[in-house]
Amino acid sequence: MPELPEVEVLVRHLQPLLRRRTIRSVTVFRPKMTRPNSIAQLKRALLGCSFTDLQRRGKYLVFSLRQGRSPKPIQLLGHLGMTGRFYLRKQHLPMPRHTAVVLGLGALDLIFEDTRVFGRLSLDLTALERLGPKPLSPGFNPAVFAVALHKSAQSVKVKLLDQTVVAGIGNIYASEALFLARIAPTLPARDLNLKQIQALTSAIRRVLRLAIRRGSTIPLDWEGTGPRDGLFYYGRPDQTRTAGEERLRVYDRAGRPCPRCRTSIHRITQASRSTYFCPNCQPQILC
DNA sequence: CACCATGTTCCTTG
DNA sequence: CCAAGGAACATGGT
Repeated sequence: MPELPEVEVLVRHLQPLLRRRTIRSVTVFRPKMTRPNSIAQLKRALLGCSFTDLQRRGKYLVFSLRQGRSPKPIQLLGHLGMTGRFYLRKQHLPMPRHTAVVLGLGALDLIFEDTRVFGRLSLDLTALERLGPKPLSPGFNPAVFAVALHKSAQSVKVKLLDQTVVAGIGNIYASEALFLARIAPTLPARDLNLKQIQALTSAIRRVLRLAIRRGSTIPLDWEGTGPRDGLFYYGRPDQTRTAGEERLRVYDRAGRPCPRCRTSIHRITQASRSTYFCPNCQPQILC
């Protein structure tokens, strides 16, 4: 689920469904995921509140609520970690195996499920302060990006995962953006020239926008009863597609042909995480 | 058993 | 103080 496009699609899906609904119960199965808040703190803050809005910031979900007619807003921060999912479901059904938190909304429950327990749902919003510019806003541009990249000896791929540089890119779309920009992932961030920074800026925007658009066209199965559980990295599960229609051009495609030149895609490890690239289209040495 | 997995934070080292 | 690297978190798939 959890890079910017997946969170964006989830937020667009949930926002109109949550609006004006009131929280009537709060049940926490994984107390670690509400840290630094206790279960009691969450209940005290949320019981009786109604949702007024849901927004995305980077990979975070920002739920806005209001207690009765009180103008004082309450905000709740969600993060999906690696395997988290939010979805609405009829109440009184048996809880799924990895249910972390359930907000009872009357006829429906908002279920927060997370197998690996890396996700978060709390009243602590401070994580948002550390986020860099929004990649799809004018605040993210080659000049701003260049400043962030300029002083770092770290590889450009690792820099793309740094949420203070730009907020929302994860391991999959980092490889995808570098492929589109034809930049080698191992290039030290400070060595990118202006042209490359411009190319990467637009590649990031293009990759994220495209993923949102494609994700929005897929009939999502947020309750997780289907074959893909509402994930959309790998295309529509039900429909056959040709190689040229693959959503991801390089990620998880080691040994398969580059969609541009047919060279075999390579996989390397950077900062303990996999990177995929085409050694021909993304050469280490400038020509 | 081994290794891998869409993420963030904390701790250590230099 | 900062940058960079690695472990930790917890579980499941191959």
